[in-house]
Amino acid sequence: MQKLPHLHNENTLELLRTKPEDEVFANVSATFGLISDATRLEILWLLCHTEECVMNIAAAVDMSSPAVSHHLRILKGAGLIISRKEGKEVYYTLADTDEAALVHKIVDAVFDMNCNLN
Amino acid sequence: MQKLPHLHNENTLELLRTKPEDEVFANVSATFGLISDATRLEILWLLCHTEECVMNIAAAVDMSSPAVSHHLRILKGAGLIISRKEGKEVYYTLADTDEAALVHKIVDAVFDMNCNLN
DNA sequence: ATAACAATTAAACGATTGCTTAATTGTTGA
DNA sequence: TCAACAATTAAGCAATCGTTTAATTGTTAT
Repeated sequence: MQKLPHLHNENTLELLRTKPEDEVFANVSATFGLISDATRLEILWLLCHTEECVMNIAAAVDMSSPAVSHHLRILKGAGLIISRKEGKEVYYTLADTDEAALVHKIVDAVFDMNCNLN
Repeated sequence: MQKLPHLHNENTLELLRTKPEDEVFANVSATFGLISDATRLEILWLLCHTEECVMNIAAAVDMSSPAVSHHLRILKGAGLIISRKEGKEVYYTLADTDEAALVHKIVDAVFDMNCNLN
């Protein structure tokens, strides 16, 4: 990307030189994709505040355990949550990482904006 | 949601009483959905920093104008960007609202975390 | 051993999403 | 008036996504 069809804004040309790589946009959008589904967001919200087993998570979000398992897999694959096995159960909670903390903060901020007590 | 299959965590029951309505999760996840697509995120990133016409945006993100028009429609529908018509061209830029400012801030934060100068 | 239960995996599906091509609207300048 | 151009809209399509049902793995208690 070097040539623009029109040139009404000097600012834009300079800006394009600082534009991040496509890969960065892909990574960042993938992070937002993790919380772009209402069910997954609800699960993550829960795990930001407690540690729970799959059955309880499923009951809390009113969804089947395979469905919940699927979402947990995605969140875990992204490193946002961790799991711990104890007996028959697997307990999930938010990962203790900078990325997870940032996502938590971001989620809270948007909940706040949607003006709910939170 | 009142009954949990198991009860290993007192915390959870109390937490569930403070859980936001389903509608809130839907709204918040929809906001993240806006920036969960790499192309749309790239367009929004541009419009956070400049004002441009459709053709220039299309050139900058290397995509057809119908495709860009489609994304602009979604972002505008959500109130994140505004448009201004001048002659044959329509110029888009970030909306001057609290919500748009928050999204901008959030996007910047995640770009930072992906450790790119930004 | 086996029965009960928690969790995951797999296959199938319906719905949504993002892009393409083609047609349409609206504006400017010849 | 007409030709060129910017933008939007519409229809169609492939790919992705989220859920369901069914089967499977693994653990505990009888």
